[in-house]
Amino acid sequence: MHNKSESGLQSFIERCRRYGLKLTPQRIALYTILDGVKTHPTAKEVYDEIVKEYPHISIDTVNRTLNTLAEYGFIDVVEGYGEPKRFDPDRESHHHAHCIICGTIIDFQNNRYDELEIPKEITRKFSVLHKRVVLNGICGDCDNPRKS
Amino acid sequence: MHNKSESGLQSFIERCRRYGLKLTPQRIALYTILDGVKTHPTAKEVYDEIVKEYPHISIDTVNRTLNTLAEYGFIDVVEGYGEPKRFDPDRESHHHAHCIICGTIIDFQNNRYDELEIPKEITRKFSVLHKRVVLNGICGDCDNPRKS
DNA sequence: GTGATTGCAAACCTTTTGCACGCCA
DNA sequence: TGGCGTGCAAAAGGTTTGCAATCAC
Repeated sequence: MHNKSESGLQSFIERCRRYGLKLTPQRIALYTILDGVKTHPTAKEVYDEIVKEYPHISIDTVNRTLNTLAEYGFIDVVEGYGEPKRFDPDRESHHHAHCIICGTIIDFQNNRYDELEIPKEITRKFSVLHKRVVLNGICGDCDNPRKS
Repeated sequence: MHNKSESGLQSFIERCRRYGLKLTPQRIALYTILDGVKTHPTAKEVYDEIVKEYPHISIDTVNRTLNTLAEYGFIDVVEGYGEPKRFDPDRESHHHAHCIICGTIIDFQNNRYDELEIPKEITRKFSVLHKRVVLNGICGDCDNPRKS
């Protein structure tokens, strides 16, 4: 599908130009880290990755940039249950299964879910921008009695 | 459906006994406030309500009790996007529409959503306890240009 | 009686904000 | 050059934790 390549970076650069966002090294670095990521990292996790290559960056910039990227639709903020905010660089339609024990989020695709109709009672009073099925339960690892 | 009555309180008391949870006045007060609530209050909002009738209670107790009630399945923690934790006393199956501007959550019922099948690829590695369709978009109030 | 629960205070953690400097366009 | 973006520090906000006193069972 999407490969971690210049094509991605190119379109990122173009979109930044279009939106009037300046192309700072920090933003490029952040984009590079996030491109292709299929997990749902917190700001801290992104920061820990990015300092390896860019030791001067601050956690504040990571926070601010993640918020900016989310605001402009480059990434999503994922639904959570009180733990630190998680971001999702994968903007293709997918659904989530949350483990209530360890907090892991499993992504999955499902055409039937994608095609769900929105009830008229909702469309009458609400403009839907995004739709997702969210499952909660216990993942294989946590279900396994071997692992405490 | 459910009415704010002794029957609710009775079953609350019975369940507490069954679980070995002590019936403190704070817990009763919290239960009474939450019974029948159809919104998704934060701990602070619950606290603000409860101090009116129970001026001595502390926000810590409200937080702890809400967590306990959630842990034992009396209430749910609802999905959010970084703002303070929200609780949902309504445990009947329903779905959520989140306004990305004001944060309001609109509840709605939908049989088709309730009956969604879980893909086998998920059930193989994940025990589903709860299922919800989450919509994100803009609510009527925020869509209205009159209101800023 | 005794163990769970409460209230208070402090700690903790994450996220936001103010501000001066520096860099991109 | 002008203004946005960054880094630092501080503030803010929410939630958790430790502990002694209290209360439910």
